[in-house]
Amino acid sequence: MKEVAKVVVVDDHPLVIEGLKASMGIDNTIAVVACFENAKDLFTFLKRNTVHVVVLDINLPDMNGVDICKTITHKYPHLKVLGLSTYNDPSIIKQMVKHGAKGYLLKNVTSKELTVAIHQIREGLSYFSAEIQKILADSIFDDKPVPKLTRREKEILTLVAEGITTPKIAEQLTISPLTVETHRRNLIQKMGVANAAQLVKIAIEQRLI
Amino acid sequence: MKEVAKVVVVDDHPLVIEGLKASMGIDNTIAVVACFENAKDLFTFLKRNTVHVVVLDINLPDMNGVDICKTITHKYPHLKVLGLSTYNDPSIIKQMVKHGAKGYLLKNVTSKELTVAIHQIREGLSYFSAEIQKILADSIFDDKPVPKLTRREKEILTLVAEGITTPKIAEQLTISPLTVETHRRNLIQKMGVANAAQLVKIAIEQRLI
DNA sequence: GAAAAAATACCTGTAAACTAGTAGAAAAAA
DNA sequence: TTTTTTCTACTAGTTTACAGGTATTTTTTC
Repeated sequence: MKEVAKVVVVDDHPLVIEGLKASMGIDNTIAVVACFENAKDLFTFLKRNTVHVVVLDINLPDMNGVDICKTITHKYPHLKVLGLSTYNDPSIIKQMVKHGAKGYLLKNVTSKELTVAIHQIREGLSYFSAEIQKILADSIFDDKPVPKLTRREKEILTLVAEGITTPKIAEQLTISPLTVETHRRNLIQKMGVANAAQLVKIAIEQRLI
Repeated sequence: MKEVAKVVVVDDHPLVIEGLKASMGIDNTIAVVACFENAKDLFTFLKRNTVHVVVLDINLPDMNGVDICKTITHKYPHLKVLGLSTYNDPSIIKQMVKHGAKGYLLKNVTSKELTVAIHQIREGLSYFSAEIQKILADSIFDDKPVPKLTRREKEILTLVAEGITTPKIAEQLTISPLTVETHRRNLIQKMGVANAAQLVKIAIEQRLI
């Protein structure tokens, strides 16, 4: 008989929380001890309570999943993180794994697979669904490290995505158009893309804007 | 005592289906009679069964929510559609309403609001959450009709979003670069944007690519 | 306080994008 | 079958983007 796995769920959709509770409820070796809709409440809870697994959504109102994952791994090394999201973008998944996530599932997961994943992770193994494994395998070849954008670069990127031209961005930020051009060029280079159109697409995919 | 509302749920995430069943299960005047993960199965079911409300996700593998809504309203005028999605883009919501949806909720809805919405819709009223009402109200002013893109235009749009330049798109489709330029121009005009970068952003927002 | 990173600005040149028209042929809809 | 839409292609001119440099100043970080 396995020891009961204590699980906390973090997701900003009450419906998904209900779904997770219902899915894991059928397995009496998993106990959902708490659910949170934001990162702040999770960390408050973790200060006073001990659990085995955190089921973590990527898209939360107050903090992004990758940063939460990083913080958890740093503060609570024994706590296992299971990423759960609709995002199937390789860069997001890779970042999660890099920052200590022990598993990742898409939200089209079945109850059965979910419970298997929880147990496997709780026992110190890792778990990635077949779909995720394929995505990761396919992305081995085009392995660009995830670029870090500066504050100013993100600002420029947002404006570029809104269709504002270089001279007008310069005007808006009261800097030289030449500076805007430089930032723009650096963005394109950092993200490894060909032009602004693709830049916007990749930026949206990687949740940068 | 109210009559029991027969509900079918269409969502490609088993977790959300579980969540919906759990949320509606607490109200004994709502009966979830069937759940589907795609449009095809839904329509097969509707041919032989009668229900009151369809809870419909926008993002399904085989068909988009707007088209499903249009088909349901056309074939089964008495059937009420309640849109349920994470998409808070005004154009998507407007299209759903235009094609007969009686209500729309975001997936961050609570169980309570969900049951209220179901009953209200079942009784012939409409229901939009406060958040959705605000989104719709804010979008009254910038009221551009949703542009219809042709097949060729969508093709060009996809390639533009991938960062492919006009001459190379022309080469790929074996048409004149001048033709590609024309399509590109029409796209920018139809979508009411300033340039390719913004075009890509809007196109992604409106789920065109 | 020194070193590193980021933000600023400039130059030169080429390629592509955008503006604004027109217009015929093919395909789809009425 | 006529009408409308879509796809195609053209001319000509302006603006912006992109490539590949260099370099100073300001801000963080160590």
